[in-house]
Amino acid sequence: MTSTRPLRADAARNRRLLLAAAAEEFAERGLDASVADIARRAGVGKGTVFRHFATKDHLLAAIVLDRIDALNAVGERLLKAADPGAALLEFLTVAAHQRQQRDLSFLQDAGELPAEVTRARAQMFHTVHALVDRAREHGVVRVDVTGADVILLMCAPNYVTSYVPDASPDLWQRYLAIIFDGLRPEGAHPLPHPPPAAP
Amino acid sequence: MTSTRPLRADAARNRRLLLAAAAEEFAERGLDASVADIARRAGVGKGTVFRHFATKDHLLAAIVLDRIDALNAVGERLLKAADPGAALLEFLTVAAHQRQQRDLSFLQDAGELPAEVTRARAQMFHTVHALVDRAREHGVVRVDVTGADVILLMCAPNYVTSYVPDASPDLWQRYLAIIFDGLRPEGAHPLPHPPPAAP
DNA sequence: TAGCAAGTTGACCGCCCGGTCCGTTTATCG
DNA sequence: CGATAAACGGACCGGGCGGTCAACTTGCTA
Repeated sequence: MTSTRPLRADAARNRRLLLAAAAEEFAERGLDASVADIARRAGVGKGTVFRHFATKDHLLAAIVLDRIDALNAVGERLLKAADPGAALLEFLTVAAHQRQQRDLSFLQDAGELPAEVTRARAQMFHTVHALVDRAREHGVVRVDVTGADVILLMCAPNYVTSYVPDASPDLWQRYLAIIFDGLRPEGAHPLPHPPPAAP
Repeated sequence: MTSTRPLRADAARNRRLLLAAAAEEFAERGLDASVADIARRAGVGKGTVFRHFATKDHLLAAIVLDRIDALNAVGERLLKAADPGAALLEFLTVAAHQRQQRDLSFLQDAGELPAEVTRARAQMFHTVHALVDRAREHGVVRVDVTGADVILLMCAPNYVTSYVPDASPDLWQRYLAIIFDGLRPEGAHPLPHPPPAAP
C-alpha cells in the first residue's frame, strides 16, 4: 500500500491544472505535444510536471485512465439497460463523444503502460464484450461480429473525421451510424476473414 | 518546363533503392521514420537522400504520388465495369490492400504538399465520387451517403487493424466488409448528421 | 510565528532529428 | 584513356525534445 499523505494545497491545484492543460494540449496537437508547452499552458514550470508525473507517458496514462474509468462506469450502467441494442449504441456514442478531439487511443501502442491502465482497459474490453453479446443474443447485432470487432471499430468515427479540416464537432455521429448499420443483421453479407483473437 | 537530362546510372539506381527503403521504413515505423534509417536501409549516405529529395516531406510525397496514381488507374478502369457495386468494393479493396501497412494517409495533414500530389489526390476524389454516384444510382449504396463519406471511410479498415498486435495481414478485409455493409441500402437507418462538404 | 519538509523553478544535459557542405569517388563521353 | 561534371557520403550544425537538479519559495503544523 502506498501510504499517501495528502497533497499540499498548491500541489493539488497544480496537479489539476496540469491534467487539464495536458488534456487540451494533447487534444490539439496529438501525442507529441511537448511537455514544455503543457507546463506553460498550466502556468507552471517544466520541473513541476515531472514532480507530479515521472515521465510524459505517465502524464498521458493519468489522463487516459480517467477516461477509461468514466467509460467503464457508463458501460456498467448500460449492461442493465432495457434495450441492448440502444445500450451498445449509447456506449459507442459516449466513447466517441469523450474522445471528440485527437486520438490518444487507449488501445494503443502497448508502450508498457502502468498496470492500472492495463487493468482498466481490460475491464473496458470485458464490458464491451458483454454489451455486444447481449445485443447479439437479442438479434440487433449480426451473429458474426464479436466484441473484439466492436472494440476495434469504436475508434474509427473519430479517426475518419479527423481528416476533415473544419469539420463540425459532431460529424463523427454520421460515421458511427454508418458503421453501426454495418453491425446490424439486416442485409449483412458474410465476412471474409475470421475475427482477431487479441482484444 | 524542367529540362531533365537523364539521370546517371548509379543515381537512378539509388533513387529506386531509396524509394523502396523509404516505403518499407514508413510502413514499419510510421511517418516519423528517420531519414538516417532510410538511408542506411537503402545502403546510401544520408546526403544522397537530400540530393534526390529536397526534404523528407518531398520523399514522402514521391511515394504517396506513386500510390495515388496507381489507384487512379484502377479507378478509371472500374468506372467502366459492368457491376457498379462490385466496382466500388473492388476499388476500396485495392486501396486498402495497397496501404496494407501503416498509414501514410494521402488525405492528410495538408502540410503544403507539392502541387502534383494535390492534383492527383483531387483526381482520385473525383473518381471516388463518380464510383459512388454510379453505385447509388444502381441502388447498391444507400441514398444518403456521398463520395466524401466513402473517401473518409476508406482508410478506416487499415486504421482499425493497426491496433491488433499480431494481426493477419488480411484482417482489414473483415472491417471493409462490415463498413461496406453499412453503406448498403438494406436495413439502413437515417443518418444523424449531414455529410461534410470538404473532400 | 518559527521551522521545516514539501513543492517549485528554469537553467542545464544528452540525445536525436532534419538538413547542409565540401572533399572524394565515379559514370560518362570525346 | 583522361577529363569533367555528376553523384556520393559522412562530419557537422542548429534546434527541440524529455528529463535532471540544486537553489529557492511556501504551505503546514506545533
